[in-house]
Amino acid sequence: MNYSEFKKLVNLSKEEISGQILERNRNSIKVKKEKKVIDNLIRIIDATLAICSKKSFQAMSIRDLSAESGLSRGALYSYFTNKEELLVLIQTQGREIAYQVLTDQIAKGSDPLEKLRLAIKSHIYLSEAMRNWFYFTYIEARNLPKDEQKRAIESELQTEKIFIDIINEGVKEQVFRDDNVVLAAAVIKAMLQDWYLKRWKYRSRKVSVDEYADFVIHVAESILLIK
Amino acid sequence: MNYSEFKKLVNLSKEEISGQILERNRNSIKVKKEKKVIDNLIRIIDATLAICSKKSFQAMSIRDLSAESGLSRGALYSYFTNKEELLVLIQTQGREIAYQVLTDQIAKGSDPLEKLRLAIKSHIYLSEAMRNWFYFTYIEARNLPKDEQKRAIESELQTEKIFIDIINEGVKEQVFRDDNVVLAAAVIKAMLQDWYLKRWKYRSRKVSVDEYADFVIHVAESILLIK
DNA sequence: AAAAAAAGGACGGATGTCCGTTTTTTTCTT
DNA sequence: AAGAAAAAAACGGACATCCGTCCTTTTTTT
Repeated sequence: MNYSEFKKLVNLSKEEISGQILERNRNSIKVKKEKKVIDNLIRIIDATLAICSKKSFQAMSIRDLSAESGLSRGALYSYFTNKEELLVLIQTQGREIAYQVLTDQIAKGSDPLEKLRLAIKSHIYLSEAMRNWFYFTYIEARNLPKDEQKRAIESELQTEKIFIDIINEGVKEQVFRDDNVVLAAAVIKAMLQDWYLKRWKYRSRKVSVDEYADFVIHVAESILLIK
Repeated sequence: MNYSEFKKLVNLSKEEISGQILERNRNSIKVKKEKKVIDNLIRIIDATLAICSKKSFQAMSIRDLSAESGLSRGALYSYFTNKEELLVLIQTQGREIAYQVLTDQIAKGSDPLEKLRLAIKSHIYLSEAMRNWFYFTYIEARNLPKDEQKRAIESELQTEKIFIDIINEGVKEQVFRDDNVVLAAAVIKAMLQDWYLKRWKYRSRKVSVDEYADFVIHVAESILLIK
């Protein structure tokens, strides 16, 4: 699997994503017609991610968002009850998508090594396809309210657990070394994150997403595979 | 070298750091007595980093800073001309310290492998000793004014270049593999950053700084060393 | 007593949010 | 099918609050 195959494989329509958001937030969304809600959620989220790729969520005013999305301030407040809720809404959905896609893809692997490769590739490819979303989810997590911060942390650990489980499975089957599994998973995760946190760097160096994914797999195998 | 040896070796007194800041910002600091300036700069920076480990710099008001530092709002403005300058001041100094310590330590190594180990250890140990500072420098870089953002990017590339140079030296001496040097340096850097970006994770798992540094060295050697 | 430093009131501007009004869409009636 | 009535959605002015910064006054130090 390479990136262009991944994109065809994983169908991430904006309508579908906003549909999920609507389901999760029916009670705080005051507009009734589904089509209208989904259209406007797409505009709102696109606008938020666009603005927040340049400045922080806190620095983005509702007036900024109104200008970028083309909805009035009053209209915006029909889709969330306050600014913080908008942050929570996008973050929650971002984590959900990442988890869904990751577990879906891994399920296709039949042995630990294949699963590991799938996990690495699909995480990097997904963060490439949704770079603004991933960046936002990472960088704005600290501005979440306390209880939502806890959820973000749990999600991070959950993702890491996916890698830990794959590695442990490989240890049991004697394809991977039984050597600091938890740290191995942690540094793999760190490498995955670097792709969307430092995209400017890789882009300016003309490192393609496929090249990066292959390299991370190479590193992971160097640590894990029994010689 | 382990962490406690590093701390004795590298003498990072707050007075010294604030002294350097004073030198760099003599024209914008209105207070004349050096001792007073240094004392208060320490209080201001300590307070800023403490507050910003909990919320963003933008979310920190001058009133917050006043309360935490014990200086009045008016007094604060004797040490910087505006809030943004305070951000720039801390960031600049943070990058400076990191670069100084890193190059100082590396110079002690006599061969590429030793230099690589020294570079990894000193970066991780330094980020451990100054975790709030490193976290702040990383996370608030995006809120810098445009030209200072450029400086931050240059600094990041410069640090990475240190690793690239070490690896290239090793390639020439045929101790390291000649295989994607730039990406190797990039992922090493990503692992270094994870230590201060995700300290809560490593702490809760009781991973010590020495253990983490050794593991990163182990990974780096797995990628680089000729078998 | 003079100089230096700190204090904190005041001000203009920006922000999140509310809510009465206007516009658009849908439904109903003829 | 057309137009009126009702419902839904969007609008944007207004308000209270908070913030950065300035500047005069007070306190501390020399």
